[in-house]
Amino acid sequence: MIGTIHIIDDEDVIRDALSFLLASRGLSTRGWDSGEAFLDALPLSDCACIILDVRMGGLSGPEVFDRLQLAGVRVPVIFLTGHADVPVAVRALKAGAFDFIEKPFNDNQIVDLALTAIAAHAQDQAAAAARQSVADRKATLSQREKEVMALMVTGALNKQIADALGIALRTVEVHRGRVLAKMGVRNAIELTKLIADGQN
Amino acid sequence: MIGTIHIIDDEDVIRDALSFLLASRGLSTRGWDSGEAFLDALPLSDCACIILDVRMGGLSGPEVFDRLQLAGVRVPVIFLTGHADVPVAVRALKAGAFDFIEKPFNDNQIVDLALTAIAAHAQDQAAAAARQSVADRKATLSQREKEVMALMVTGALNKQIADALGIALRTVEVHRGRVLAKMGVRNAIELTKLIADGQN
DNA sequence: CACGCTATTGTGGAAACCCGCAATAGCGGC
DNA sequence: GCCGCTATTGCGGGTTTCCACAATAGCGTG
Repeated sequence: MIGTIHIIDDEDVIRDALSFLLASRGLSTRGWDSGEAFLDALPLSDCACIILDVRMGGLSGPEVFDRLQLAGVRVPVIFLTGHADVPVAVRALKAGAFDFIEKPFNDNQIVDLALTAIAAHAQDQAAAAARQSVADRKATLSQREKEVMALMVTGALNKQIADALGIALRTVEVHRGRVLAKMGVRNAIELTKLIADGQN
Repeated sequence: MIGTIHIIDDEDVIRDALSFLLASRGLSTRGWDSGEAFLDALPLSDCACIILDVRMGGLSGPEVFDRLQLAGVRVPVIFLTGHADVPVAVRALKAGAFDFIEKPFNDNQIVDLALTAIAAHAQDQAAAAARQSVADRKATLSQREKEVMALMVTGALNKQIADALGIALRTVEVHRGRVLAKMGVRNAIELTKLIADGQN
C-alpha cells in the first residue's frame, strides 16, 4: 500500500486521461473536480501525492496549495498548467511545490514524476513517524524531567544541572535515569542525537 | 564588506541599468558581458550574489549555472529572462537557483531579491565556515583518534571501544582526551552535536 | 483520612570517567 | 644514532555516573 495519487482538475478529460495513464502503470488514483471538493474531503489518510491544475473554476491551484500548507498537509504537489506563467511557477516552487509542468505533458515524464513524488512522500512519512515517536515519548516526561533533559543535551554535569534547577544532585540522577528510560536510550549521547535530529 | 553582485548579461543596457539601480541603493556590483568571461575570472572572493541572464550569445544562463555548480561555487543565483519559459524556470529552481524573474523587472523587487540573496549567502558562508572549522580540527586527528571518535559519538563506553579496537582501556582514555582537546569541546555530548551538525 | 502517584533527598557502593606521571615501542627524517 | 611524533600501557587517585534501598512531602481521588 503506497498511497493514492489525488488528481484535482476541473476538466474531466484531463482527470480521466491522467487516471488511466497512472492506473495503467499500477498506481492508485482518485479524481476531484474542484479544489473545494478536495479540501472538504480532508483529511485523507491515503494521500501520497497531489496533481493539481493551476487554472480552475473556483479556487485556483495555488490557492488550494496555500490552504493545504495552512492545514499542515505535507504531501508532494505536482502543478499542471496550460498557460506559460513563469511567476506562478516560480512562486509555487519557492513555496515548496514538488514540480510544475506544462500541458500537454509527456506521459512517461509525469509517471516518473509521480513515482519520485511518492518515494519522497514515503521518506517524509518515515522521518515524520520517527519525529512523532520521539515527540510521543517526550510527552510522557514530567515537567521536571523535561527540564533536566534540556540541560543534559547541553553536556552539563549532573552537579551543574542540580545547581541550575536548585535541586539536589541525587534528584537530578533520578530524573536523568527516568529520562533515559522513557526516551528508550542507553545514555546521554544517544539522547542528544535523538533530540538533535528532531530539530532539523 | 558584504560582497559584490555580479551581473552576467550580454546586453549592455541591462547590465548598466542594473548596476546603476543597485549602486544607487548602496550595493557593490560588477558586470560581465558573457558567461565565459565570468567563468574565466573564477574564483572571485567577493562574489555574494549573481544575476544571470538566461538567453545569451555563447553559454546560456543555465549552462553557466551548471558549470558554477560543478565548480563548487555556492552563491545565490537570480535568473533573469526575457522570454516566458516555464520548463527552464522550473529546472533552474529545482537545481537550486535562488529566484527566476522576468524582464522587465520591478526595480524594488530586484533590489529586495538581491538583498535577501546576499543575506542568504552570508548565512551560508557562516555555516560553511563552521563546517570547515570542524573539518579542519578533524584533520588534525590521527587515524586512531578518528576511530575512537567514531565510536565515542555512538555512545559506546570506553571499555567497549577498547574491546572493539583491541587496545587497552587506558589507551582509549588517552585518545578520548586528545580528541576532545583537539576538537575543542568539553565532553562527548558537545562532540556529538558538532559531528552530527556537520553531517547535515 | 487512607491510598496512589510523583517529586524530592540521603546513604552507600559498584562502575565508569578523567587525568597526571611515567615508561616502552615503532617509524620517518636529519 | 638522535629527535619528534604517535601509539600503547600501567598506576594511582579524584570526579562522576548509576542504582538499589529507604524515607519525607505534596496532591488529587474516593
